[in-house]
Amino acid sequence: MPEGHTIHRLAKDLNKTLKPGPLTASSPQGRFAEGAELLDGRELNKATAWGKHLFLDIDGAPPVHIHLGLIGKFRRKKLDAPIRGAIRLRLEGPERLWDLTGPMVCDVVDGDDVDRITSELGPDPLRADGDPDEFARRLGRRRIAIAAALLDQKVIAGVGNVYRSEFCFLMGIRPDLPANQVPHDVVSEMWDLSVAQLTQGVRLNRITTRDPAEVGVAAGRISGDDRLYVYKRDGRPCHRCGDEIRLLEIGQRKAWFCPSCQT
DNA sequence: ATAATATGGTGAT
DNA sequence: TCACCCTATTATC
Repeated sequence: MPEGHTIHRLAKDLNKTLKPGPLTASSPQGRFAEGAELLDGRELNKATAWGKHLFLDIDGAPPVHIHLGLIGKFRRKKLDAPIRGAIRLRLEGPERLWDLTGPMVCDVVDGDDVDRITSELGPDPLRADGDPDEFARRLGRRRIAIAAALLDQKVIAGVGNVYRSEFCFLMGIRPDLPANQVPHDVVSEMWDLSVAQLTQGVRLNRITTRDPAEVGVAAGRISGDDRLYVYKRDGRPCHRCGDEIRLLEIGQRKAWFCPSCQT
């Protein structure tokens, strides 16, 4: 489930449920045992998200860098939840605990590492310092397909495979259009779109790109196949025009689009 | 029981 | 371009 919205929502929820008070940290699976030991009994200062990266600032301990990758999950559970599955890190707070499974990265790092990792990222539409002009500059330099550029975390941090197809649909451009040929006004709108969409993603804790008014329901009440316009909908009719959604392979990942709505 | 898949990313070839 | 890493869930035999 992890695109940028997931990580920013996680940071918020961790800050809300793991403070105040000392944490109990453990690595039931064992692969983060040494790291967990450094965190155990200490207090969370702040969890922070940068794109798809999550950093834990824990008082008196080195920074923890977490990246969920494709399959990682950080699940909130009740305090009496049994140990099930390969739990890399369990953090127990005053009222809730969190179990981390399958992360691509879960490491103890240092401040320089944090700076290096974050400085290599493009602007993050969910951060106050996310700069639309920087996005336009980085996008305009690329000749690769726009859908490939949107996945590049140096171009824009936090966008993943669902958002990239949905953004191209919403902007009415084909995913294989070279990034440097995207008109300036579209680039500018695309940034605003990413801010609005990822912000909504954080609020709903899931990706819902469709306009509820178009579906005919109240905001946040969209369900099932109605949430997205094109993602994973190849062979099915476009929600807007009824034409058949198509599938392309762009940048070693699948990208979906409507041949009529995106020209 | 085994395979395929998943909203991600790296490093070798 | 490919192999690979991490894990859970669903699909197929």
